[in-house]
Amino acid sequence: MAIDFSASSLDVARSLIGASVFVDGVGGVIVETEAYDEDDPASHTFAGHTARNAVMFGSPGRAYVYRSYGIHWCLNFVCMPRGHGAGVLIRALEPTAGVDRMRERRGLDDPRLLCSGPGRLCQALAVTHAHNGLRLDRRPFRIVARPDDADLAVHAGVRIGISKARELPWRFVLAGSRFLSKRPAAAAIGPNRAKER
DNA sequence: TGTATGATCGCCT
DNA sequence: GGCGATCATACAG
Repeated sequence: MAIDFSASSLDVARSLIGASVFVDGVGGVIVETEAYDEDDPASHTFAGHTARNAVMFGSPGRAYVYRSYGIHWCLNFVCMPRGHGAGVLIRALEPTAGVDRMRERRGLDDPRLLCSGPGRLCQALAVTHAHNGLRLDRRPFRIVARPDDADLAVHAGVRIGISKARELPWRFVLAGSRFLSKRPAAAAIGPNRAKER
């Protein structure tokens, strides 16, 4: 079953865990995502429509790529109905295809460091500003939804690296994956949330 | 194992 | 002019 990018960013972020992304044949299984919504102080779209975030207000199912800290690129998938600015940040992959090219681009060997972070992942897949606004269902992108019978546990937690709306549990990870950018803090959802902080 | 810091650019105030 | 949806390196303990 294909991914419905016109759903909410939360639904898309959750359903992307276990799916695969490839750029020119290089990629792997998504193990970490974060949802960003228009009514979300941490989102680029919160302050309204600007030149940078224009793609996030356009059609769902496209790539939104922005420069982070002047150095790195970060890849998002645009979702939600037309006119509502929202997207999902792809934060980490488990590399499965084109691993040698990732190693060349990243300049290191350890598979756990190739795609474990939004900036690292873009360097490994050679994603840049040139990909901003491109459709996800066409070359060079290829998205493969996770199999219907996939048996995997998705955990939610707080997002990383933001200063606003820190408490929202809008980060989704493949439970127990060794390819996450950071270990989840104490489970943010579930019975034992007392131990946070 | 963890905390601090520099790099570097575009957007927004 | 300040501040990031980051990462690698340099230290301290």
